Amino acid sequence: MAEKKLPHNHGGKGQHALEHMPGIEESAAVAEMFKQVSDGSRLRIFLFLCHCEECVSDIAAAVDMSDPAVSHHLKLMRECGLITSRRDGKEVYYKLADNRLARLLHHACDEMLEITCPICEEES
Amino acid sequence: MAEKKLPHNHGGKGQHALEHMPGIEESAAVAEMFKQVSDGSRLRIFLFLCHCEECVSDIAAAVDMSDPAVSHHLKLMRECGLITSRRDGKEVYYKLADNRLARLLHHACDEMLEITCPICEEES
DNA sequence: CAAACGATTAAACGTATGTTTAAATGTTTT
DNA sequence: AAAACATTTAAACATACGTTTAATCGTTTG
Repeated sequence: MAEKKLPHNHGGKGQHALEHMPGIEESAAVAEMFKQVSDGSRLRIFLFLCHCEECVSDIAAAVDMSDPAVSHHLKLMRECGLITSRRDGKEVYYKLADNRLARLLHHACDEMLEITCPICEEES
Repeated sequence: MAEKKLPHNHGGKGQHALEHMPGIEESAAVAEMFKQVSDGSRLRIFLFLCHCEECVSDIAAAVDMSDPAVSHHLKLMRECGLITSRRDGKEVYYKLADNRLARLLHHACDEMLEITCPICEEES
């Protein structure tokens, strides 16, 4: 494997870091997951579903959005394995998927909510 | 505070979950942070800077992008406190910021990279 | 089997985003 | 001070994204 070399050579860890970089597809896959919670509306839907299983109407009411908009976001999150759906009569119920990915993202969101909270604005 | 009520009442945890939902601005702030790593290119820059302090030319070479494109992404990440910059002569060096936010995101990326790795595709 | 209800789809729209190219800024060297 | 180098900015462009509206699809109820 022909490894790339950095144009400038300061004595730092750059070259070493370069050799341990994840591939482009790998990075894109991770970025795709973060993209799911990179929109305020979708994040709120996700957080809501972290703590209950609910039908589309109730989700829409909870986050104060139109049913089609919510349905659209639910589809995206379901397609990438973050949530699951189940039909019961007329209603379709959504909830967090039972896998590492969903749990990790849930945990990351919770921690991020603590940090970005305006009250605890002192860094570090 | 006039709390909202869900239109449908199944016996679940929906109402309780609703009452513990983060506010819209709070969610937007968190989403904004995730947005930083929701693009493949920017994620690779971020991951590179997690392990070294480097100048723009080297970062651009490492992630195989043009200098202006990299500069643009660096600006976004610096503006939200994820990375810091320091000028030394002609070069400007960037590295991960020393705060909880950056550390949390770094950690989340590392875990996500493990999970989304094609080799460990068995869920849960 | 028709009406009512819940959810999804499709098309359209405005806005935001990432990248490119070219020009400009700042810093050092000769 | 001019030339060379490193980075940033600006304008332009194509693409992607989130939302709305209206129409459609499934399921249940009268």
